[in-house]
Amino acid sequence: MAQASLRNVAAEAGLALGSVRHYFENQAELMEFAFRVNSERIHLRALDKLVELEETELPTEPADLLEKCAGVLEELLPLDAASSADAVVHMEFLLDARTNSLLFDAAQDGYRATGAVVGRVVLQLLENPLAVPGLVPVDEAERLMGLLDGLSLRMVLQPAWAPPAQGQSTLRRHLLSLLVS
Amino acid sequence: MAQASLRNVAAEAGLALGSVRHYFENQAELMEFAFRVNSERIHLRALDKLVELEETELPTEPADLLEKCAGVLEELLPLDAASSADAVVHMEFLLDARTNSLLFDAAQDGYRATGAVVGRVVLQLLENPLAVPGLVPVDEAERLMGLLDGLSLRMVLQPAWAPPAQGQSTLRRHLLSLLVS
DNA sequence: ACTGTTTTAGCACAGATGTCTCACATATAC
DNA sequence: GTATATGTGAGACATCTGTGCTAAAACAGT
Repeated sequence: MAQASLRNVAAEAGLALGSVRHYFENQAELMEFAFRVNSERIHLRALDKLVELEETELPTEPADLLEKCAGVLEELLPLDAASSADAVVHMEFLLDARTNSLLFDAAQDGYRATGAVVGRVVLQLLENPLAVPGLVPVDEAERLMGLLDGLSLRMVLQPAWAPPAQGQSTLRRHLLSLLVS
Repeated sequence: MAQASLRNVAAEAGLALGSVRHYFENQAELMEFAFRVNSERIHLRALDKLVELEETELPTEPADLLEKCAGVLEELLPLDAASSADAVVHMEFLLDARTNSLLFDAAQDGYRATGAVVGRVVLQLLENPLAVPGLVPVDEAERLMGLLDGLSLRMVLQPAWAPPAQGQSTLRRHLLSLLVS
């Protein structure tokens, strides 16, 4: 991200510096735009799978229900090269958003988006008769979001220690712990 | 971190540019040093509490055991202003370490350090007769590390949505799920 | 008191970056 | 066909960055 100067962006796009500046008044505007595009791409992947899940009848078999939910949440993990690249960029933007008010608003939208996805999956899961009784949806959503964020972070920062398969199985094991065996 | 230029560092320290350069050959060296100091400070907080836990007899009461373990792991969360600042810096360094070989080695040491702390707490917990039978220590350590990383990230990036108290209670709720009620 | 080392300070250079301004080309509309 | 947006390109400027080099100052041991 430190290399994402106006000149480098222009060169990478095969444009002149002035051309890029024609579309984006500031570098800040360019950055905010890139942030939003990146965030959207990440969340749309999960959202697409989520509507699939909510449209169809939920399976009664625990293993199938779990697989269905894991399939949605998995989309939030950096499993392949493309989503991994998106995840790295997303992290850098989120850190910048802490001190950049333009990015800050974009980050808030992103938080709401993932919160909605995870929250809806948790509801689907906990409203099911197979769920462990007594679990509080809000609390479990918070725990699950924490786990997902952490797994993403680990998979991005230390892919050697946290390969995709391990992330997937950890996610599934966690979801399994929310269901009665 | 983008503001951590040699000149800014020197000014903040009340020194001249040449003085800083006398102690650090490169800026890379300065950065690596700062990274290691910061990492160490984070891990030492948890390690100190861990040796306390391992020295004393473990409580037989579930609530006390949980509190003891949570007390250690809590140290890895950004609960106060000081640890929060450390956590932000740590995150920025970790992202840089992805593409900076000097920082990369330092990051590996850090991963090992937290892995050891979390792993030892998980062992203390799962070897206890109060633990849910059938849990695999390595898997639970991985899940717990993911959760801790994610909670830290959320608490740092969106303190308004993830206040310290919520992080603490989420952590305790997770540990509670590893014990038989 | 002298000497050699450590520490501090300052200057200068090349490179990169954001931003500004102006000139040129190319569509678009009347 | 001409006038008007719209897009493209290039040069210049001030600023900040890391780094190399030099000299003054502070200090230590003898």
